[in-house]
Amino acid sequence: MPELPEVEVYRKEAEKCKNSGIESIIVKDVRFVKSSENELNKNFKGKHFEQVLRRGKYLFLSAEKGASVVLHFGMTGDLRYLKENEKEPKYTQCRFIFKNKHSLHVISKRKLGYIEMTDDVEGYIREKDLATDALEMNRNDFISVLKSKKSMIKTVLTDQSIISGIGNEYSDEILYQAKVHPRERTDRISEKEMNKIYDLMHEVFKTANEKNADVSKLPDGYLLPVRKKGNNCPGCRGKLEITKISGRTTYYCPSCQKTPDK
DNA sequence: CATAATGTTTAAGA
DNA sequence: GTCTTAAACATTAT
Repeated sequence: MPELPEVEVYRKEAEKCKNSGIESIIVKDVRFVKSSENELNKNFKGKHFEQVLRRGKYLFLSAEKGASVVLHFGMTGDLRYLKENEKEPKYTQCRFIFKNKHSLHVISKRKLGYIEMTDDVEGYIREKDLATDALEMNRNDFISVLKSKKSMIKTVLTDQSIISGIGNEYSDEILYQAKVHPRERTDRISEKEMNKIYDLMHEVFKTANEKNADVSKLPDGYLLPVRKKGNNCPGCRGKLEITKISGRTTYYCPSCQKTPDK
């Protein structure tokens, strides 16, 4: 699930543990947690997280003057701040226990994400080549970066080194709303359409954030609530098409989203 | 049982 | 250097 709106929900969850003393850290699966349990305890025990930052699909929890925890969620991830009496979720991979006996559970079913540490969040972001967050990017930068590319629009939107936060599902939604075919090459998209995509990127994420990333609560006319095999376009009621773009399953409406001619 | 699934990285070829 | 495709990672759900 984790794309920008889901990670934004995790950010809010992490905010709850801010300023509470860290008592200990338990690593459940060393393949998911790249830093050792010892190392984590050495760096964070006795401290507290004073800043939580989301950048695209990444989350950074920073302790007072020192190290930060990096959370990346992969395809299946979750973050929950639970009370002492609440039972541990099934796929908790790492657990931060606080003085108030609450725990922050980093959950991952498929373990495609990871937890690690960094002393320098800005440097980490540079190393990972993480672009500006989709909600932070200004219009001019967006337009000029699209103009500098020639690949399919969906591929560009989901490239985290170009814009960060957009994943497979939300790129489908943004392009569906903008009525642009996901396979359209960026060098064939007019500036007017680029502006429309920019506006919808904000609109869609703003709406999804208001609904706390609950896809079923998105307004009528959205693609994501019906993004399933055999369903129809909420607009024209025609059948949705499914295809693969950069190896990712893509849903679109062949009649509402203009087909690029080959 | 085979297949696909929200993400990223890496390799290889055009 | 740019772009595309495929495969790999680990595990669950259908």
